[in-house]
Amino acid sequence: MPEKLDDVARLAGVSAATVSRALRGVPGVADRTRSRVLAAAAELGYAISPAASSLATGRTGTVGVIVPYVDRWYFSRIISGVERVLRDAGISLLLYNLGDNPGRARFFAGLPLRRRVDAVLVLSLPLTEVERELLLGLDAPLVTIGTEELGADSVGIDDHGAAATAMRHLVQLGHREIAFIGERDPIPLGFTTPLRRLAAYREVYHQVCREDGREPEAAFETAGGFTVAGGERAMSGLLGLPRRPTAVFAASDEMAFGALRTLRRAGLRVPEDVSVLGFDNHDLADLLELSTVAQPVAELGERAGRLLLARLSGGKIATSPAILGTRLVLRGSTAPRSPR
Amino acid sequence: MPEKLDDVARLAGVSAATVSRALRGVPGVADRTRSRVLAAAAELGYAISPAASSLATGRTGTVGVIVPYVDRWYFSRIISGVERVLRDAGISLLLYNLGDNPGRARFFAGLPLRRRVDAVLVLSLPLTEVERELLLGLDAPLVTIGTEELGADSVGIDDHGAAATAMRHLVQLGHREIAFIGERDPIPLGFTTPLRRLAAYREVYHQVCREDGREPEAAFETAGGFTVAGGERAMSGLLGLPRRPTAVFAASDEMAFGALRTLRRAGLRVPEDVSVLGFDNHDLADLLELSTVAQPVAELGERAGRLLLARLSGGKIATSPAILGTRLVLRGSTAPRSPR
DNA sequence: CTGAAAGCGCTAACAA
DNA sequence: TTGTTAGCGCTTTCAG
Repeated sequence: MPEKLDDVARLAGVSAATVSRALRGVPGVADRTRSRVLAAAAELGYAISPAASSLATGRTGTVGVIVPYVDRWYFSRIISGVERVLRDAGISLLLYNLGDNPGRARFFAGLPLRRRVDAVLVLSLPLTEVERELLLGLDAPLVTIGTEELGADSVGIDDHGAAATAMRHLVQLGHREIAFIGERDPIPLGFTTPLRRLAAYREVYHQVCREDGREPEAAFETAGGFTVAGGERAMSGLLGLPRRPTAVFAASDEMAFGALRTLRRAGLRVPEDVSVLGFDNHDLADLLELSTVAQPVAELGERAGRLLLARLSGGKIATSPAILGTRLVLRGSTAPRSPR
Repeated sequence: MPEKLDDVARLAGVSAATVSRALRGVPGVADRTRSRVLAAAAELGYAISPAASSLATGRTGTVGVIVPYVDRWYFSRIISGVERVLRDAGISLLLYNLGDNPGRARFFAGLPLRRRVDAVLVLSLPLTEVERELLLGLDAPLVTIGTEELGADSVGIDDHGAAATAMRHLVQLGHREIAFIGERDPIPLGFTTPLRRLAAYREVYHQVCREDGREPEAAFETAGGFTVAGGERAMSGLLGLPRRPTAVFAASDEMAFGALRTLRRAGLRVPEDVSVLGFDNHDLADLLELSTVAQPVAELGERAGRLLLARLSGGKIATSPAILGTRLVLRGSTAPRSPR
């Protein structure tokens, strides 16, 4: 394993420089020489030292991926997607999980990926101005998923539009009292996705209220922390309200799952008593008969991966955000509002 | 950003060697000197070049994690666990997803982590002898989760014991016709975990059959591919059998979820008509009222992470596998066998 | 098309 | 305690 370039050079009867050129496939090496070198390298089981190469070239063959969570469905799917395309291109993936706010602060203070990566991908994490500058200061291409940042390519979905479509579906079913389970300020890691979905909820719900000539119920906007447990709690709160919603729109399937559970425990039927609509099309949404907004999660990752590769090879690419499509998936958890 | 050690040295009025020592916190630097260096480094926003450092020391500050999947609950949880402890120790995590068998072959052929990592963690992936030698040839400490390999530290659970306990629970409930949903040869990526659970199933089930003086039903051993869809299919097959099981033990919760779904669609009640028992204690098992065997997934990852750190700092540690505890979690999907 | 030589930025002896 | 001097293994001019 401690083979070096010179060993290969000696065996092939050429200079180290030629071996380097041959191994990297750069033009300007005679075919015969190249194959001789390749044979020698294979014979020795030679593999290049990334550190030395990186020191000499400044490139690392590695991309840094910054995530707020790795063990949530949405994030693990995306990571899987980018990993696949990077791997196919021979790029390694360095994973950085922020963890929590102190962890995030530590990350940006230490910036452990500095000089370790050729490009950076940030998942669903709106950056502060300082953070963005720090990342751009790495002078490596920056790509984001789910957010848009100055100086970065981005891929995402139309959160607002998708959420509005979902809400309109509920309205068409006759629902007027619609609650929202999502997230409000202060937002854990600064996510804006929930806010965009909340905004769409509000627009549609408030419009309905205007039509009905009544005040929107502020307590219908609840926080579920994007977890099953949070969704459960939020739904419990809603059930305690004097005026109960007949439909609930959750900003993630996990929270919708929690809502389903609370409803079942409370002896309420879905969708007869309450309609529930989620967001994501989680693997288990189908199993739980949850109507939801499907977003192409793995594809977001792949798309971002390809963007990274394009930037790495210096490709001049469209800088406008790539917006992937979503679609409403109707299952058994939504139905026309039943007369009270 | 293009600061180098010498810049710091100049500013602090010392030599590069001293800066190097001070920055790494090695002993043998006067306190005053050290703080002067630190101040200079901070002023310049200096950060070490990992490539250069790595070239000089042979260490990379990075651990490679090899996984068969990243977007499955079990794996993403484990990754999250190791990542947390490595991060706290300032170690970066290079993620390698094998993908499929060709991907696996490519990985071991190219061995992209060669010279990129100081240690390697392998998740639930029994290695061929060749693969093991390749990995050990990296001469970096090797740790595995869920398998045991010569020359590697390992952490895992007692699959066989846990599965046997689960099976005995079903027997105690009066079940005699118990089916298994898991995996049989040929195994996708060579997993042995399913086999250990299968073996436990067989022991208990065959014992029951002996007691009853009848032949075990071979068709009760089904393959579910560790996915929800696979579990659904397996359960469908079981329902088509002339002699139907009254209880089903699935080697993973995901497969159990699929089984639940098939049963519900077939109009059968759980647990009245069929008991279902899973394995993992997936986040959603609670929601679906699934009885299951809980294993400390995140802790497996953390434990492995700590093992890696210990090996990296040259600690001589117990080489025997660390076995973490499991426990049966009884929910609503298992009940005494009802008279037919 | 190929080789020689000079780094890339840091660390590790060895001296002082 | 600090500085000097060689590398670590590869890439990249620049000659040839």
